[in-house]
Amino acid sequence: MSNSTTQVGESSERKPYRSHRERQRRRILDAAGRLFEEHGIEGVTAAEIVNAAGIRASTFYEYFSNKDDVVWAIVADVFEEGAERGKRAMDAAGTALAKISALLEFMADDLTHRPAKVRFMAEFDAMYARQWSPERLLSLEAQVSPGGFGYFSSLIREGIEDGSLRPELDPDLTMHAVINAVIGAQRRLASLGSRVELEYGHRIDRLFRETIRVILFGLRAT
Amino acid sequence: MSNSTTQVGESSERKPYRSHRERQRRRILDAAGRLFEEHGIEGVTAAEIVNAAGIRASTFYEYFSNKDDVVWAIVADVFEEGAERGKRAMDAAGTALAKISALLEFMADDLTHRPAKVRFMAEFDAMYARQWSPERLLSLEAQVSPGGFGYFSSLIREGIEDGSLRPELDPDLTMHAVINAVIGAQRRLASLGSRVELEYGHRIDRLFRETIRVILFGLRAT
DNA sequence: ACAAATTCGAAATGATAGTTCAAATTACAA
DNA sequence: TTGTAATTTGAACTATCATTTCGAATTTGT
Repeated sequence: MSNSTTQVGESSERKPYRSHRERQRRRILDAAGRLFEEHGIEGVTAAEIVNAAGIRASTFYEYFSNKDDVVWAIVADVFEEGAERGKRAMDAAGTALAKISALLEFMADDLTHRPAKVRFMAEFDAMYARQWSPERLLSLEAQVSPGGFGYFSSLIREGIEDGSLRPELDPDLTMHAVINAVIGAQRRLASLGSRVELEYGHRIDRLFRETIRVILFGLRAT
Repeated sequence: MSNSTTQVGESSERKPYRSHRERQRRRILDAAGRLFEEHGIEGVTAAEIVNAAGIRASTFYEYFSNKDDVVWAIVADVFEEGAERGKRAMDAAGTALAKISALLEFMADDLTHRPAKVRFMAEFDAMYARQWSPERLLSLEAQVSPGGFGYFSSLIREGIEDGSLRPELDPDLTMHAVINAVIGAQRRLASLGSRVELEYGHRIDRLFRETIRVILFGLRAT
């Protein structure tokens, strides 16, 4: 509630300037998204967003109540799009192990091809974590995956049954532990970027893929 | 260079108010550290640090050139202390696998007993990542572990030789991938805290220990 | 108790975020 | 094409915060 995300459904509502407003809104989000990716969330002022969007401050505040509001809206978009693409990647795979593998591979691709987006999410996690109300988190999550994370646990269960995964795994616990670790690794690599390459001596995607390899080894039945 | 960290060595320098200055410095760092842990780095103003330290703003700027300077100094302390304790934990263990296991266990303990510190480091990583010059990173790292991270790779090599680790592992790559993943997982759990517990349905230390378990499975020889 | 170092007080500067509202402009339906 | 409702603008305004300045007062080590 009190959210600023677009109302879907109700296509028959005919608020007069609806489509115009949505275009403007997107204009602002796109401009802000580009700036955030380049300079980091903290490195961008409201005035810069306003300029980049080609509007005046007073207009900006017609659409968003502040900078954070913009950040949240972008996060919702990124979430939604990520969930969608992730799901598609998993659908292509057959067995449970293959699905899990495909999901992790999808995350590796994201790190390779859209590091700035991943870095943005990392910054968001760290900075906004303490402002997340549980409701806000749940509403975001629900919006993204109606089944929740339960789907992932069932994957492990499935994998144990078909003999591709270690039988002693605790489906719920393991899947969540793995997802958290993989997201954590991915975002850390994205935010530290070249610093971590310097420190560790390997390209970040190489490091990430090795992480995946070790984890899959840890899940796979012997 | 241009660093604000304490000059060590040269114990014969007899700057008159040296010990007093160090006490004051520590006073400020302690006050700031407590505030950062409670409210997050962004949630603390310079004025609040000044008040908590019981001094005036003008005095504060005698010791630090700005808030970031304070943050960096605290990070250096946390690094140093963490490295020290981590080393001690590993020394107690015998085999390579046991050492690695002890290191990961040490990180789990940190997450359990000092989540606020870990959260602080997570926030730092995300916010200051793009301001890290490679020199600054290397100097911090050198200060912390003179051997660098090379020590960790040699651990894997050792484990392969004594047959406790998978022989096909690439020592350098694997160790760095694992360290990154574990730090990433630990910090993400610390920064999301109760949010992730709500989402995943498990306590964060439980999730973290499961992560470790899977990773160790992935490293261990069959 | 003296000189040097440190702290204080208090005011000033300069960014930045956010707000407000009357006037001008624009979009759309009839 | 036009009337009107919605939107945008301009410009001024408030508030918060970081940081600086410097002479006076205080504290420290010897």
